[in-house]
Amino acid sequence: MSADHRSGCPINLSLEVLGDKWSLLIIRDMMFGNRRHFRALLTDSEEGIASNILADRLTRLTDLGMITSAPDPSHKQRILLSLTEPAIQLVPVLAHLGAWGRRHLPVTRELAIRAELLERGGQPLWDDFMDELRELHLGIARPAGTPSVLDGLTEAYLAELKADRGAAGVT
Amino acid sequence: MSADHRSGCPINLSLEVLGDKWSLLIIRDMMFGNRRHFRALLTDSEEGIASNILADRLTRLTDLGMITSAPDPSHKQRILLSLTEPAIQLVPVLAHLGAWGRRHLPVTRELAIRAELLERGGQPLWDDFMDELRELHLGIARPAGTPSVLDGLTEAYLAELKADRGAAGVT
DNA sequence: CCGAACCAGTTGCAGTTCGCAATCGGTTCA
DNA sequence: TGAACCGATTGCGAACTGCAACTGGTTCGG
Repeated sequence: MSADHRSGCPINLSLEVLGDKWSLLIIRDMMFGNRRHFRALLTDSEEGIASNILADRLTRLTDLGMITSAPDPSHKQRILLSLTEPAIQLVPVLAHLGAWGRRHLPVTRELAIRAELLERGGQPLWDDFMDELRELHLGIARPAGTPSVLDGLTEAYLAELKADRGAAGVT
Repeated sequence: MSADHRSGCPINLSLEVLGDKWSLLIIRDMMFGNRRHFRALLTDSEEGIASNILADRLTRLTDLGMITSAPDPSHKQRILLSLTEPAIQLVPVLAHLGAWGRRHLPVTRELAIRAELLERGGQPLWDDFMDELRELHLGIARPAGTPSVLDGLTEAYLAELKADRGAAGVT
């Protein structure tokens, strides 16, 4: 045993870990944006997280066992962040949450395409994606021949971005 | 258009609605505990929400279109709270979130049984449950003959409670 | 018909967290 | 060698949180 929880309800405990405005966004960016260190999360953040809050959440998520950090061999001062297995298993939660938001909230088209593909792919796609994340973050090789889900999502996003800029007229 | 959002990402927008420690717990209690007015949510809350925070979240969730309130015909001063269709469609999200918490966090056995049943039942059970919620909260009759998912979950919870007390010895 | 319990909140207050901007000391790159 | 980059830290005002007491009205039991 460890901490003082408000209750032993699974949903409550999940919210104690993830129930704030930033933690899931950080995990989302590590998952779908493949951002693996502090600066990448800070400056490429769509929502503009502050550096102190990012630092706080990273240590918090590390303490909770959702991410791990290790020195990056290529850059001496860079720290490589990785998702742990529990965090990788959030893929279905994020997929459903994205699907729900896409259906009921004023999403931007180019930012919604990934949620749409993820919803359409369903559990089989999520499984492939989790295998890919295990390879990227845990070093566990995935079955040969499976195409990259991350590449597919990213390509669709970029295509949507281009189409959108084309339709609207670039500045 | 309406408000100033941090970004148009579906996950971000969902978190702007649900990304705090209490909103989803209130929806959970309305869904699975069938609590339909202020006092019920306040005093039967497993986690002990404060009255001012409950009041704040209820108006907030109402403004966001997640719940509606109406005078209760039986009790003149009582206000009946109902989930809206978007809130009802959170069932899969809550099911996955509960399943994840059950797998990775120190849940209590009697509070985990509902998450377990919900996970085992999968999408078909969630569909039945959403139909039942539409009947309870929106007044839309569900297909005849379908058994109550809510009753099933509640019975399993109570049975687990009893078994637990039996095993541990009642005080 | 009267008092107790119940109803949905509100108020005041202290402590914590949030978001922002500036900054830090060290590292890498040109 | 100097500029850019690295993961943070600090200071500050504003916003949010949690707690306890309280309000004005309603219902229920005897």
